[in-house]
Amino acid sequence: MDENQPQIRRQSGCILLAGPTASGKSALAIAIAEEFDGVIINADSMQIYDGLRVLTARPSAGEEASAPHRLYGVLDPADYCNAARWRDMALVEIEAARSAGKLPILVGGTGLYFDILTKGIAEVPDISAEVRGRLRDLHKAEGNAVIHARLREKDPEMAARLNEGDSQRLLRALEVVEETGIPLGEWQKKAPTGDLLEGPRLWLALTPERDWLYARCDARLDWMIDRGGALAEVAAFMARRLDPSLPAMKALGVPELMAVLKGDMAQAAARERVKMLTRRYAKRQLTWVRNKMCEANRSSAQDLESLKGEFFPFIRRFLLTEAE
RNA sequence: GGAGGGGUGCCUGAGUGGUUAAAAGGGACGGACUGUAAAUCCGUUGGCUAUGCCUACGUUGGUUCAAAUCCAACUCCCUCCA
Repeated sequence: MDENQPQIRRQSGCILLAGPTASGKSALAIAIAEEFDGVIINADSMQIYDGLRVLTARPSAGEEASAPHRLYGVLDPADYCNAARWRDMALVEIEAARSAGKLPILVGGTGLYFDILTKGIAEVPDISAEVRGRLRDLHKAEGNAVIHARLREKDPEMAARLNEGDSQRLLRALEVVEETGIPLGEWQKKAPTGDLLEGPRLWLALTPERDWLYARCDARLDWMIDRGGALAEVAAFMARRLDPSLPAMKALGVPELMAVLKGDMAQAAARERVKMLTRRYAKRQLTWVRNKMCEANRSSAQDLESLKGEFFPFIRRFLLTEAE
């Protein structure tokens, strides 16, 4: 709308758009990209994988074509992403957008990814397959208590910090000490990367009203199954016989729809279960936004026009300030 | 019509006289979150003028110092036989 936008913008700023699933992030991101000459960069841990466009509610091919989209479906589901890997890819894309004179718009629902980009993460060396495999096997065979006990021996500080039921973090902490000989807590203190974004950023967060969001999640899931082709998508996905422990295999709805296809679960039951799981997920995202993104401009608007009306002025002001 | 089983907190469901506001699970809600994060966990869950009180286990009445637990009637549900 304002033809002067590209000229008045220095090329260091960036927009961070967060919010729960089904809150309308993707559509808003496209609107922002169109209005302010931006590049949309995915900050969602699942939409980064190829093969589950419908179930992960990734923007449609048409939507992705309507504005530059990066890091959507770029990884094979047999591969696995993690926060640091995403960060590396995201930084490349941000840099590329900036040097092209475009506004990077980070969009996604993965709170950890935003955190790592803006607050950093400890630079811990990669864990060897040997150590990782060994500890996973141990965990599988012996359970959390043994892992926790072992961690208490090698890294009492982390062991005290972590809950005994928290298998994922327990395993991570243990593999770090076993691999490097240095406790994870030490790494966190000694090797923080700090803010990686380097530049002004504008936080935008969608915090829709709960009932509305839940109803939208429910309707979307029904749409995915009835009209979106989610079952066919999962059938194709299932044919690859991927390791169930891969992240992509844990996308909401994948285990349940696979069970339906195998005849192990009634479709109606799967539908209800995935809806419930999705609502919980949305709740966790809302918690993250509420409590960790204090600096964000928030909106509970329910439609694109209202969101634009609320956020566009912020963005304009942000870009103008930045130009000074 | 006959025989039997059963009605417990948002739901499922344990509990057969006292330490039961009532096990357990589910759901819901709240929270955490530094390399699988759509993951992985943690907490709360009858009400209050709160170290105590009130209300609660289908309804009403009874037995008892004391009942979700025993008795009676009523009511509703389920199974089987007609």
